[in-house]
Amino acid sequence: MCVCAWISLSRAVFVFPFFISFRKRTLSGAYFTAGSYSMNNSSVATAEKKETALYRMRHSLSHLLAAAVLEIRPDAKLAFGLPVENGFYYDFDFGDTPIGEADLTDIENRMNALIKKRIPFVRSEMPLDEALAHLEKGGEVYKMEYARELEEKGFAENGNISFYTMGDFIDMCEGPHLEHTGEVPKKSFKLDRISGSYWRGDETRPMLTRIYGLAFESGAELKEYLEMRKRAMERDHRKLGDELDLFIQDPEVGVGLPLWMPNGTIIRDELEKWARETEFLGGYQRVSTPSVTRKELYIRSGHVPYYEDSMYPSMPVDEHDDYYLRPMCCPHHHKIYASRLRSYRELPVRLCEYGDVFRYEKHGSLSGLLRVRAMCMNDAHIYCTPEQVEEEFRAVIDMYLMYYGHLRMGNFRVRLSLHDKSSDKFVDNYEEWERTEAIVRNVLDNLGVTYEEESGEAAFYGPKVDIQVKNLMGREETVSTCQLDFVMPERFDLTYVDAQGEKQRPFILHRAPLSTHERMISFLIELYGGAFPTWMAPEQVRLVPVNDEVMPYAQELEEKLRNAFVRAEIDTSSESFNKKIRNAITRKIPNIWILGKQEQESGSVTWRRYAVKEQQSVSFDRALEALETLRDKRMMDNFADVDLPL
RNA sequence: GCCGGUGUAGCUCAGAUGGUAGAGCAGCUGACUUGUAAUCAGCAGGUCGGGGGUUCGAUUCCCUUCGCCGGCUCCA
Repeated sequence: MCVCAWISLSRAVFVFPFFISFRKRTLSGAYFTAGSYSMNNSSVATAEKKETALYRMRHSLSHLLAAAVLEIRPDAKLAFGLPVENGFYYDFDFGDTPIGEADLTDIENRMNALIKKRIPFVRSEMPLDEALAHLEKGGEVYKMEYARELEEKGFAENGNISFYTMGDFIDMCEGPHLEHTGEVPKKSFKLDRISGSYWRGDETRPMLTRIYGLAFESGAELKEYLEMRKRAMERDHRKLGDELDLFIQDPEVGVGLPLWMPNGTIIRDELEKWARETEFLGGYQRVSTPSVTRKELYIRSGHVPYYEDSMYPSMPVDEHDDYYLRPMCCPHHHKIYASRLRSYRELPVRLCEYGDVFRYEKHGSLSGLLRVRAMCMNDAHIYCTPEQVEEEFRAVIDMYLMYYGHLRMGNFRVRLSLHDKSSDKFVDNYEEWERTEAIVRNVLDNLGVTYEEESGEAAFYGPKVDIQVKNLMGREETVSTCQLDFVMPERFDLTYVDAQGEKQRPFILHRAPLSTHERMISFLIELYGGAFPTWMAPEQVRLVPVNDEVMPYAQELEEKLRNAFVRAEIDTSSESFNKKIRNAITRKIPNIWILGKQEQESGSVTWRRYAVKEQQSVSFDRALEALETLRDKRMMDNFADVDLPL
């Protein structure tokens, strides 16, 4: 089976030629993005950016914000204020009297007044006890906590804590800052929104009020960013999902439980079909397993207790049995593997399933299709020998890159997600963590993939490689994941018999390259702006007759298309011709075939694509053939650089 | 779950400092039969998210609850 898989994978390369060129780009370490900006304003700027002028300006603006806030709310306590990707923020504790968005204009005006005064930023240092005394005088409990921590961890410079003074405002801060407030360019910043934020990001600590501001090097750039953000809203998958009848959500069904409309279901089906073919070529075997399962299984797997918080509460079925909606398919697949004795000769065993899974996400984190409570996952588990792990992992990553390349999802980064010793979210087995993390790191290094390591991001049962994608709003989510599991083989007593007749433990890879339908399609909708390639499009061809005279011709073609399994519709409305064209375009249908007297007489169609302006007249037979090629080769004809295969 | 915002016809939005609401698009009907992004006319659509309170009277004020949006936490 192993040899067979090799052949299959090289065939996969042949079938999807884009794979090779994409791989090269990735191997060179390029991190290419679709847009010039990301809209994320939550991630903290990295260390190497600290020296830039923009960083200093944003950092100084956060001080200006704090100073202005203290003018109207002298009792507010300061927490952290930092530069972020598109601006800055500052966290405050306003006690029992919250601040609202109506206050932002006032604060912004006060900041501008401070800017006009060209107040210098002056750095000073104090020993810890002096610093604490100073902070205590101002009631700055958060800063005091942090000052003590800096001292304990030895981060205080020469045992001193640094402060920056700007006029009457003094803040414990490591800098760097502008020389003076006047260096902030005119109209280059804007207070954006207010949100909550836990102190130190810990939900057991106080909820603070965070004020976000946008800031750029010039007023023009700020304006450009705001316009870009407005344009991006037009591509929001929730808006397009509604307009294109892809999916709905209904409070009576339940939040986070999307209902896929006929159009959206076609997109799911097409992805699923592609996955089936790819997995067949990759030597996978399909299985089907149930969505509800006894608690016992999840105790064995460790989902209870490690994952219980993210699961729907259990259902008591009778006095002895509790059932759960499954949050993952893995335990079921493990049971299939364990159902009989396995020989090393049949490894790797690759079991795949597009499986429905259910996770009880916190209400506030739900968002369109991006974060839901019921989802369908492109799941699979690969059971292999230790010797096969690297090769299998490599094949999985290759499959990811093929999918991403083909779908033109370029805006991603690879994250090596490691455990965190200080957290109880992970299975306690230091040696195995070290060992498996080294294996995964090695695979990535050998592939030449550029990646970033992050601890505390692993699955509870092992390290993983995640593909992180940012959506339009700059929200980054894990789309695909590949996990190396050293825990479940033990828990499920999974074995295989080796060449010596000895029982051995296999490794398990968990992988989901196409993510869940929900998350993957939410990204695709936004990436394509709702304009899908012919192979995925709910309606592949819109037949537009110029007048009723050609309706019989249109009906003849529609029937031929239907018999060729093409999703085509005739526009039979009594609208004007212009309106029919417009309707087809606003529905983002990839192909419009115009039928008039000329076309009828010559047995042809005039082909107008969504992606390109130029149109051409071709015989129906040729057009159908080209359409089938578009479909069967899954060509990305929603991009203008893809020509019709005529 | 927490913080801030928001909720008027299927969609996008008007509106009145408390006297039960309008437009465009979509829908339906009719006329028009059109060659590349909106033909014309008519009709129909809402107990102004739900519940409670204040009031002679609430969509408008207050409370509460639900949904949605942006964050935080969490995560595919």
